[in-house]
Amino acid sequence: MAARWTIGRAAAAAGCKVQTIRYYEQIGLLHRPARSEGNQRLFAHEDIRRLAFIRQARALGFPLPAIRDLLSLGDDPEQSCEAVDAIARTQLHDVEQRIEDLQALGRELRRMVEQCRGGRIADCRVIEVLSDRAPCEAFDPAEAGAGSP
Amino acid sequence: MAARWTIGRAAAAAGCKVQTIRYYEQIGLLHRPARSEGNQRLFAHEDIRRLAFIRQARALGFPLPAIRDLLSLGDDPEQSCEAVDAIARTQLHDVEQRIEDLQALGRELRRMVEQCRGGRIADCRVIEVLSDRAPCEAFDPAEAGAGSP
DNA sequence: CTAACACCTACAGTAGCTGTAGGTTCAAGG
DNA sequence: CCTTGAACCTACAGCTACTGTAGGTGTTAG
Repeated sequence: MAARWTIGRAAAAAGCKVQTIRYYEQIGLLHRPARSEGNQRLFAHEDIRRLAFIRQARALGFPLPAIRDLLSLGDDPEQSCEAVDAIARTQLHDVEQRIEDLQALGRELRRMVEQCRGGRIADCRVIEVLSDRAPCEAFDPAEAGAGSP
Repeated sequence: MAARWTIGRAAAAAGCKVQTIRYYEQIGLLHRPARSEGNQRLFAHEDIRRLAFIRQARALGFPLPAIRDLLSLGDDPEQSCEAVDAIARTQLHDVEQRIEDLQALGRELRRMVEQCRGGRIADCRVIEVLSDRAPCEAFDPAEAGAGSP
């Protein structure tokens, strides 16, 4: 007996919204499932597995185009997994880059809030830091953007 | 003599696109600047300072609503900077949280790619990890989502 | 049989820009 | 003075990955 899932149960199992599933179908990540007589979607195990794969990959931050690639690679189990590996490494690299960027940001922010001594806004280090390097002092409007290439 | 900046020079000085400036004006972050006879925007120093403030804050990851608050607080230099401090601390907290999330992600991804030995896709750890925990095995569609609250 | 709920389509909105189309203004060179 | 090309103008569509809403239909428990 081939069990069939309604979209609501599929969403509950996958931990996402009903609309998200319809969206995945719309953009072609999920195949169009069977329909009931009353036109409601009926998902098979295979659809649910595919959905779970997508959600796992999303939870690891993979963008949808990468997931699309992973899915089509997964359909070809005898191929080399080099391409799969490359996608995963790209994702890892992206994540590491974003961590570095955020850490630099965090350092700046921490410096800012640590220097705040809670006085008037006129003396606030936070506002001061953000106001720093206003380009009015650095550029003359008459020549800005006309520098040597 | 009050120097006036065209939008292109303002964008070059602030390190953003011309459209971004128009967008900030449209959503009310920047005041509507003066116009030339030919209807082109002419920015004063004050506008440029405000734009630079916004860009600095954006570079530190502050969301636009927070920047809006910072700007209106900055207009009132005698007030306590408590509110400013709170916004900055919230932003710092957000950044730290995102770093933690990404680090957890990064650990998972690293485990995944390190286990890949470059064979066939059928044996690929990456695909395997992503395929894990398909809810078909955990749930029966007849009762999924009908668990106790 | 009916009430409540799940489902359907279609579309608008989120954040923060960015790109495009189709037209006007400006500054410099001839 | 005239032309050329860059820079400007408005208005709107598009990006990611969903999420929410309106207005209607299907399903199921009591």
